[in-house]
Amino acid sequence: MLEHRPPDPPRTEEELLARVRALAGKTLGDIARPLHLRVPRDLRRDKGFVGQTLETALGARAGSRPIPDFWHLGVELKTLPIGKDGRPRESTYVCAVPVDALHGLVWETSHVRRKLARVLFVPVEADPARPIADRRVGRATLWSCDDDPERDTLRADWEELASLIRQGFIDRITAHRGRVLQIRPKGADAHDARATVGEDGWLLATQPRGWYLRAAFTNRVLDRHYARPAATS
DNA sequence: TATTGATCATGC
DNA sequence: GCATGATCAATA
Repeated sequence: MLEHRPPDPPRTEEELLARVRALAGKTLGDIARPLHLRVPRDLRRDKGFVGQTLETALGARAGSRPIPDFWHLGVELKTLPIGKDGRPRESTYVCAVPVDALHGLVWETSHVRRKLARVLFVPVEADPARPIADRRVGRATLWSCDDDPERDTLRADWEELASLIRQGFIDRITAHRGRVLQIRPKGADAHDARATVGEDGWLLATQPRGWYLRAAFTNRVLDRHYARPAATS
């Protein structure tokens, strides 16, 4: 291959899908090498390595900006770490919970629904026993939350959690709530703090939180995809 | 052992 | 400081 620099962003959805199909079966080492990306020994200090490598390989340019990875296509890229059992090992971060700016939001206009409008899920082997460079990329699926059979559950979870936050109960929310969508801490550490409005209406400090899709849910997304006839080849 | 809560690196 | 990319590691 003469590819020694990151590709330009894909111009069309078809181009993006063709690129991601071409990655299926390759290892992270195969993908990182021509991009001159060093593969870390473990992910403890490089937790974003897999996602960032796939972004680069596919031509995403969003970086850490709050826009979709493929802005012009309206597509968000998410890698799914797949265990030996073939199921996602981890939940999937969606976006930050606007702990102090949820007023006036409904599901239709929520950040969660917008972020999940079109997601390209790319499964990647994540057996801890396998060296990172040897982990293979699987077949991707382009998914839309509005088309998912569990979309009503997604909405119901969002509405329940958003309602609790509006009522000032954010500090009473744990990751146990929500059947498919949950809220968990998402910050530098447990001492990270942001302002919010408490039960009594006063400002108080709380941990920053994020919306996450449960691993059991993304597992069902993959199941449904692979149960279908193969996409046009 | 599945899940929750904590944590890490980087860019702007 | 906040958003991006997530996985780690203690706990239930």
